[in-house]
Amino acid sequence: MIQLTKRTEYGLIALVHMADRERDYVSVREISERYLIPRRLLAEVLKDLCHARLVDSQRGATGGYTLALSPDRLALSEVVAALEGRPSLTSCESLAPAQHGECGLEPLCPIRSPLHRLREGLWQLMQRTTLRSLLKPRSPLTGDPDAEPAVSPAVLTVLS
Amino acid sequence: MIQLTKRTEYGLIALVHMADRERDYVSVREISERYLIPRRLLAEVLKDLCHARLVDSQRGATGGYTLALSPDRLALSEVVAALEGRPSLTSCESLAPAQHGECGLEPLCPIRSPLHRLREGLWQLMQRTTLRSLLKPRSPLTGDPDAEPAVSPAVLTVLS
DNA sequence: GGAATTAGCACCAAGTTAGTGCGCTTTAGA
DNA sequence: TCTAAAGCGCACTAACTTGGTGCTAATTCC
Repeated sequence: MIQLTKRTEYGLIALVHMADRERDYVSVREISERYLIPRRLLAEVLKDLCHARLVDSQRGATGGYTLALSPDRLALSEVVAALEGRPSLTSCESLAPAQHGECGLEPLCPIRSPLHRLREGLWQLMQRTTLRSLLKPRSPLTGDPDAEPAVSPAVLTVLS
Repeated sequence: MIQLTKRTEYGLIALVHMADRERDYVSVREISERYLIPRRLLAEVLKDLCHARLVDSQRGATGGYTLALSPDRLALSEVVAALEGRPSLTSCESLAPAQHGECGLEPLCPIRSPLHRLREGLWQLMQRTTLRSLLKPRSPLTGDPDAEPAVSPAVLTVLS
């Protein structure tokens, strides 16, 4: 299936919210109540993002989480990688980490290499989608909302 | 998760094989034995592709399946749509088919619209990936294997 | 008629994901 | 110093999705 998990969705919502709150430490409770996200699940997600060094945590009474990187430097690909692993598109890739360079269906899995390229394209899409571009229309930080497209066209030429 | 299903993988392999066999009707058995794919499952897949009008079927003793379209006209997106539905990326999209234009998390699902754009980008990628480009290196039909890139860069500018 | 094929449907098993329980540690503030 | 609020960590359950199978037609060639 080609779909982000709930965990990733929740993580992105939380990251956008944290970006709005600038450098404050914001609690899991605040986010979960605001967006009606199960609190314990969101806590797991933010913990993982913390392990991946995308957010910083502060324990204790007034603790919470805050962005570890500027929204300009935080790519969607990093969030996805942290919360669901780097996508593999085909199953053989995830099982056979480039041994012969072939999957179980010996010399003739005819779709492998072009699909690999497609995956790379998707990955580039995600690498070029920054947290900044996710919050563009509403962020007080952005002077010109339309100055920066969510995905830069130029990069995608690597696909060819 | 961002990954094609086995069904889609099997379907693509079968389509590539059928492209090689030109206009012959090729049986499920032949493909399943050649690529070691479970026969009954492949049969289900090809049945679905037939319903989607991507292949034609012939019943009876010497029956089988054959491509209904030229490999140049058969896009990866159609295969994916037929076998696993058009991808939605976020869960709310698949549940709320554009009513208010909002998901359950009322006015403030902050990630919806930019992610929507990303999905469109992915979809364009798949629309531009033809069956022809999947069989390029081995197809006897293609004079110049490198003449046509798997994904045309130009199209992707629509993303911006 | 018999063998090989697609068609259709229901079903099962395994894996993944969403979500929860529970107890611990850390910290600010009364 | 106590307490409440927060993060930390792990295990666990329930629901859903996916991969795969069984069985029984209907069709067509020899």
